[in-house]
Amino acid sequence: MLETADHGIGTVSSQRLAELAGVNAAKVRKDLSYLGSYGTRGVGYDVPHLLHEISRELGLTHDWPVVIVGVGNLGHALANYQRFEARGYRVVALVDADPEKLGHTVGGLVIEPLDALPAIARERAVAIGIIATPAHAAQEVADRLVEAGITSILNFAPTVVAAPPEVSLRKVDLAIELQILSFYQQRRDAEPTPAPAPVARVAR
Amino acid sequence: MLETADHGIGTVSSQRLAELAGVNAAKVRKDLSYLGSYGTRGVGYDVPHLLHEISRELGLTHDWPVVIVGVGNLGHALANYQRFEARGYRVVALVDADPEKLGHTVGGLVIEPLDALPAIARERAVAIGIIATPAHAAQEVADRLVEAGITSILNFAPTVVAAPPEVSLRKVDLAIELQILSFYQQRRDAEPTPAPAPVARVAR
DNA sequence: CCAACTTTGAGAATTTGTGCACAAGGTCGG
DNA sequence: CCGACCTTGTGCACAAATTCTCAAAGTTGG
Repeated sequence: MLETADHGIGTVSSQRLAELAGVNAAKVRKDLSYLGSYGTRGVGYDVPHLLHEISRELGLTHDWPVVIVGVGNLGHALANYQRFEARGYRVVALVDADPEKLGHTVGGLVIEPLDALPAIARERAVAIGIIATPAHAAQEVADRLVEAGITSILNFAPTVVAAPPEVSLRKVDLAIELQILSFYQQRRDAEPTPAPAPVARVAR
Repeated sequence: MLETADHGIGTVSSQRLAELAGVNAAKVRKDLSYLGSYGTRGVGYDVPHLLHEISRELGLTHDWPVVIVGVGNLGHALANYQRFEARGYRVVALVDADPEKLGHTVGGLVIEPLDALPAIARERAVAIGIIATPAHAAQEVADRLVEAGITSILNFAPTVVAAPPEVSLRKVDLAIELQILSFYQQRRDAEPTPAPAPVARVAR
């Protein structure tokens, strides 16, 4: 209750963390115990130290060079997304297949051709490739990224792409979050049965 | 093995679905049983029917009007994201606080001022509000959306925003997926112990 | 230095999730 | 109309995750 202003500026208890995260205190302690025993009984966890250990375990102390393929609206947005830089993800190259776009500058980076991928990956030690192209180009781009030796790929294109098993590939579908929201909304609309919530207004 | 070309154009077994999804067949059946008993023993599930039941349960048979607040790079990208339309999410309005942007057209929609939110929400029966503004404006926008009577909010801004408990609020952090990828990458780099995989090249 | 209080770390108990196995229902060729 | 075969739906067992509980370690004030 005294927050950081009082007895210990730099410590926090599992109890407090649990409240902030909306989970059980025991779970917080169990999860943190994975990192090792960094808490002090009767005191709590040293915040700066905890932050450092978490960052290290998560790989946030590294610098991860990223290449973005496809500089349309989404590629633009990602290239300028501040949070990437803040967490050690450095966009080191922008690539696009459209000859019209080559040479243009976005966020301080010149757009380069797809054929330059192998050289870019090698010279700039690219760790992660982001696919931000239209659906029809995604597989081709994925193949190129793999050929260039990139082993982690994040796919924003609205299609499923295949990659060899030794490559980590994740897909981001922006519509899924909308589906989750509308799923809950539908449930709220359908069940005014449970007494408490007098929902303000209903869409449709 | 015969796919849709042969005996039953419109049915699929839990076995096949499990292969496609990379999970256990029993799990598929258990999950689908949640919808009711729509399978036929000895045959499988009727694909069109199954699709319909899933869509209905997920709320995909509805039309969900969406308003996007903040028409920067990300707002642009979202306004043009094809997959939204394909799943019943119809962007019915674009809103921005910047007077410079008002009146401009993006993807067939005119950018409107923040003050127009209540009227837009009411007249176009908006079900979901998307926040695509910079971090500093996110809370203000969330408040406005709530005031306008919108009960489902999707936040793309890189900050945590608060909303009343009766409002569904979800946050999309594009950097989290990168963190997951780099976490795995770090593990692969650290443990060349397990015999099989001779990883091609290693970043950093 | 002690007594009252706090908080971690970990074993035990409980809940939740996943996979297996099989009876029941249904198809198909003859 | 029958027998061989296929696939669902579900009970059961096991595995994993979460929560409960408490001894041990540490702090603080006098």
